[in-house]
Amino acid sequence: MYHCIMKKSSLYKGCLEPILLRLLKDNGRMYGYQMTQMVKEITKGELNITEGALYPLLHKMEEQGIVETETEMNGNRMRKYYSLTKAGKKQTNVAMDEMKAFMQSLEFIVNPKPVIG
Amino acid sequence: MYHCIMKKSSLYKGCLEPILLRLLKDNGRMYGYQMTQMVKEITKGELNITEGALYPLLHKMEEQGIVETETEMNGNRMRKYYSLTKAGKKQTNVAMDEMKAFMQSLEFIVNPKPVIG
DNA sequence: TATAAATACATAAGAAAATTATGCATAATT
DNA sequence: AATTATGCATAATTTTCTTATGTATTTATA
Repeated sequence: MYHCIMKKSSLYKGCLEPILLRLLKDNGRMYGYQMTQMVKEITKGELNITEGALYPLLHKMEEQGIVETETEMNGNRMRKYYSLTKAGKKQTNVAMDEMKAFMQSLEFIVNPKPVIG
Repeated sequence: MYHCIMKKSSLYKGCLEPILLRLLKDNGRMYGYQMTQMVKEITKGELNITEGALYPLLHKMEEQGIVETETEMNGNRMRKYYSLTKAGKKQTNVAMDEMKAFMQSLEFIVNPKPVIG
């Protein structure tokens, strides 16, 4: 019997860009497929980034100057490597602050501190 | 100078329903406006639920039998109270498990444990 | 006391951000 | 030989918000 807690994978709607920024900040230079695999691994299969969400977002981020790309050949197969630009690094810091605030807010709601008194 | 960390409030896309479920689980019976105020308070102004998101979602949840309503008059002003149905309570448990898994996944990504070795 | 802000609901139009489906191609596995 | 994994891309659709608008009562403020 296959077990998967998160059927509703849409919880991370809106968090994808900060997730990618974080990956790139930590790992320096990554290609798209690699990002999906790393997220799957880190989250033990919980978060599965779909290609239809990933690639258009990466393209948008490139247009906006947040990331820059280098295409390399791995044997006969192409890999398009993404890395943060200077502006992208700045924005990553902002995004991480936002994420932390957001996660704390979720924490407050999902695990409310009982009022003692 | 006004200070607000989370300019990008769209981070919680997809998390609104579980948030409402949690509120109703904890507080038993609430009306819409009350939910917005409570979330604002709990999150110290971080999460501001818009009415355009809230009311249609509540209506959908009622249609789906997750919540049921009672309308009461407070003076001359109407309040529509929402509470979890039996099915709603079941679903809340599922949603909370999903939320916890999701939050842990975010934690793994945003605060990765350094590999020691 | 007039005006604004807060309380309380509702809905429509539009935007944002996913999912799902499809397509192409190579490499590895069964 | 056929399937799965790797690796990219995009179009159509759906989900889920934001923004704007509308109505109405109560409270606070200038």
